[in-house]
Amino acid sequence: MQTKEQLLESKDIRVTAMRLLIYKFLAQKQVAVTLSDIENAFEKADRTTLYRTVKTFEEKAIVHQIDDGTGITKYALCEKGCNCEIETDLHLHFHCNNCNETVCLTEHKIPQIKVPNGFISEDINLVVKGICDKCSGQ
Amino acid sequence: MQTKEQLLESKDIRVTAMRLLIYKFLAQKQVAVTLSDIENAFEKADRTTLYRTVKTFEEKAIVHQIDDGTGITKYALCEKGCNCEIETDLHLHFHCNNCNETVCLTEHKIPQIKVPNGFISEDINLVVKGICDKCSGQ
DNA sequence: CAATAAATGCACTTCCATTGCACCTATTTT
DNA sequence: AAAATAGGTGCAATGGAAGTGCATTTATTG
Ligand SMILES: [Mn+2]
Ligand SMILES: [Mn+2]
Ligand SMILES: [Zn+2]
Ligand SMILES: [Zn+2]
Repeated sequence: MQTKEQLLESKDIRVTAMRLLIYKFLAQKQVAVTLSDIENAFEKADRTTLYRTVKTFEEKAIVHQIDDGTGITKYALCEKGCNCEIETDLHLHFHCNNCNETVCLTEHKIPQIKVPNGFISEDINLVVKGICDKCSGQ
Repeated sequence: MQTKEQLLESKDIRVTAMRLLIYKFLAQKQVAVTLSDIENAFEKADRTTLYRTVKTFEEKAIVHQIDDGTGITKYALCEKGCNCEIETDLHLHFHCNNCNETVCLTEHKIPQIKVPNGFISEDINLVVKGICDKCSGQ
């Protein structure tokens, strides 16, 4: 088992106090977060630093971006061994219309989607909107 | 066969010169358009008018909004008899990474998507990204 | 024709994303 | 260890898209 520091280093990300904090924040979250969420959690830090940290995480593929249709970009840590880039490894996202939270359904891979002749599929974004398990009370 | 004027009236949309022009513009387009696209097509008209016209069209369900992940909202006319609101009638959208255009694949309905217990699906957005038929040269 | 309602235009605002540049901090080189 | 370099952080400013309040114009109704 590697420490969080080791994980960052293994991904070629220099470890700084800030980065470690942000990483831990993301790791502890069960839902996708916006930049504002991170801002609120780290009021002492500058917006830009948070922005660029998440960008770096994204480039180094330890975080993936989520467009859930709210117009605000959200982020979530990749699962270990996740291959976000590979089309066959894409999971779907669920956005709750009630609590407004978005979660990764990493167990739910996106099914094979047929496209018409001549079209070449490279990437798929599938977002289901509705009521989440916490809000449905079931 | 009804005229475009009659179609608008049947949907409870007052016919104005501007609305008719915008409707015709959308009808003639084979791809989803942004507000900027409409702006460029009607430079004499005010942005707000175009914005509110499209909003009206959307409310009256002759246009549907498309979030293709580019961060810019796009719009396209609904097919006749289309029921965008009904989950079973949702079609998928294709965004070309090459020409940057987005098209409705109205023939390609979104398949049934399983969500975990407790989650209730109300709406689905499915966008496939890749190379379109025009760009793939096939 | 007067009264009313709806559509349009202008100006302004908000919100998120992004960048340039200066400064600080860590790492590497001499 | 000191100097040089690269990378990280903070501040300020920008840009784009979306949305709103209000005045004016245009259409509808009685
Ligand atoms: Mn995810
Ligand atoms: Mn469509
Ligand atoms: Zn919820
Ligand atoms: Zn194309």
